Amino acid sequence: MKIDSRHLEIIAAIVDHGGLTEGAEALGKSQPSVSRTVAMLEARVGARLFEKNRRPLQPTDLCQALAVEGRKVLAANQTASALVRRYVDGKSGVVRVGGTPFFMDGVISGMIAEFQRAYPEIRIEQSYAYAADLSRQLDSGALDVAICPMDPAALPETLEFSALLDGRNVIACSPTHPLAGKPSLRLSEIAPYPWIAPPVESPLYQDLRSILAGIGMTDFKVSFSGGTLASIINILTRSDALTVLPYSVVFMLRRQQALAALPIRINHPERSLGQMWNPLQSDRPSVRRFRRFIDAEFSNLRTTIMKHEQNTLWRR
Amino acid sequence: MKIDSRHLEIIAAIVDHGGLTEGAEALGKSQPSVSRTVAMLEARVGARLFEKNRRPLQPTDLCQALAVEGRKVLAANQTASALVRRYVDGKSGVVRVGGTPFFMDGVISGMIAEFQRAYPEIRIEQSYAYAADLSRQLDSGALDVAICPMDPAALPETLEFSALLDGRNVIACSPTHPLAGKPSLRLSEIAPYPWIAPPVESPLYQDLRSILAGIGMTDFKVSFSGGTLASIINILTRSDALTVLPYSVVFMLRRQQALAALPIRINHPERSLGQMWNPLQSDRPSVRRFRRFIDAEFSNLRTTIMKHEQNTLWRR
DNA sequence: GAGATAATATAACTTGGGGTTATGAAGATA
DNA sequence: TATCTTCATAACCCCAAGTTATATTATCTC
Repeated sequence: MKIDSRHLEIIAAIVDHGGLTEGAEALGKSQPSVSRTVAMLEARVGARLFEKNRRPLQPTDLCQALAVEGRKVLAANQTASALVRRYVDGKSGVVRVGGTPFFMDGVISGMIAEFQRAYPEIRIEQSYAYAADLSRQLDSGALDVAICPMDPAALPETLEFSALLDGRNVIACSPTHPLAGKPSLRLSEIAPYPWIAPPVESPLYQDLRSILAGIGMTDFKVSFSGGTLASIINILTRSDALTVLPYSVVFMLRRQQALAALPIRINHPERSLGQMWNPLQSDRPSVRRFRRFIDAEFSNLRTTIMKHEQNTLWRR
Repeated sequence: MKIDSRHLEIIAAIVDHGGLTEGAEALGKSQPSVSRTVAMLEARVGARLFEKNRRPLQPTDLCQALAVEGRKVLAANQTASALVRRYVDGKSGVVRVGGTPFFMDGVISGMIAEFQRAYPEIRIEQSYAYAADLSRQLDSGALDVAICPMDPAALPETLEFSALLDGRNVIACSPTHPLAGKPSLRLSEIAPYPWIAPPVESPLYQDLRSILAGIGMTDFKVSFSGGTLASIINILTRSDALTVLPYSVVFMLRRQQALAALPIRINHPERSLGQMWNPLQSDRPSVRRFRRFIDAEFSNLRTTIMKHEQNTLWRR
């Protein structure tokens, strides 16, 4: 004897609200509807559910027992509804975000921390890759958002990109470096120092090469390579090495006094840091919320950077 | 966002059985049916429930969460189904049984004990009354079965009656009574002894009167009245009083050696002990089972009585 | 990579449960 | 007894969900 779960809900509603009319109202249905449903159920199980001809409707023992189960169904249903509601509101779910290592570690991870404080039920699955891989993963649907430097002209047709910051890179060194703090520098002055090289797949690597080509150095000394941002900072602060990093990364770390940027303008291709996504993939509410959050965070970051640069200009 | 409980069941079935086809089979539905139901659900909530284009169907996080609720619904449903099954099998429910006090206490209560050992989930609501009241209560639906002495000719039209034993009464006394054990007695011999009178509404009271009228006693000494069987037995065993009881009651108490029956045949109207019920009332499975059980018990009792009487005859 | 295989999705159709409103019937109450 | 409230019935409609048949497609295998 299979019982329809909805019938259990109806029974529970009637019993708990003390009447057919009230139960129907609680369920958002009309009174005749639940009346007939009860009648059909009684016919099917071949047993009364409510005492006959009693006007404050009086549930049978069997009915009481079924109402207990009906309450469980109602409860499960309510939590399910809440789950769905939170999901479509973008307050739960998963976001798979990938990005270039230094940028993720230096800038985005902090924003993710803020995001998760606001939306603790959204799980973030982070991964590292460079632009080409990120594009592929977006195409295949393995990733929801990529955050990386990108030349808008080189953007794959299938993807969309929204710029967040200009992709300016700087030469970074320890705050205690002999060159740090000098108001201006010639490129030739940096020649003696060893370099920490970014991974060869990184666009930073190309930037490093072009810088050194600009001062006539085709052969340069690499003292360390292959580390993540945390390693590089440790190496930098304990040596006179130099490296190339996105300006935003150096900016975010200014509070820790861990890095300094040399006042040398580096040429770099037309490139912006931004987020990239696949418009063909259904964007889940959680992903949409994440993207908007990142937009907002970068909007704040841009104004912070602007104010900071005005201050440093005034101080000069 | 209200979710249909059946949809939760379907989700749980698919997730737990590792596929749409298997899930459909487990639910006893066709594969296309649940396929489309899932599609409609996905459209309604605006979210994937299963990863797209993956062939071992892979549930989304949201789907997993909903499946948890779905399992609760399925569980509630199963217990509800079991409840109904037990009910229609007559293995749970209520039986409201009424009867004349001495007969209920002396005979029926033991059978009820047996019944409840066999069907512990059936609740028995017992009450005491005499034939007229019992009939009324059966008519009004306040009672499922009545067990009492009844002249089939006097049966109300609306009720049915099935005889279980003949309604023979006997004069009962203590086993230590001066008259006990005598092979034969004259009515006049019982004249000196005091009487324990049954309630005036009881048919036994009329029987007592007719007995005493038969020996010319219109005025008789009543030493005790108004007690239940337990009281009467206590009084009888501690005195030389006599009383009138159904033979079956005395018979059932033979093991305890609490009562003896005097070998005097009492005239009584055409009357049988039996059960009475209202055929217009829907007979619940539990009631049906109870009636059949009582029938069977009395069938056994009749043969036991028969054998017993043969033995006592032989011993004479 | 082409074909085989198995699972899922779609199509087309039917049905019945359950939604509605209007109204009747019956306890409860005064 | 009259009235009120509540439940039951009637008549209608519609769509979710059932069915079978068939197309698609992901994965496996060679």
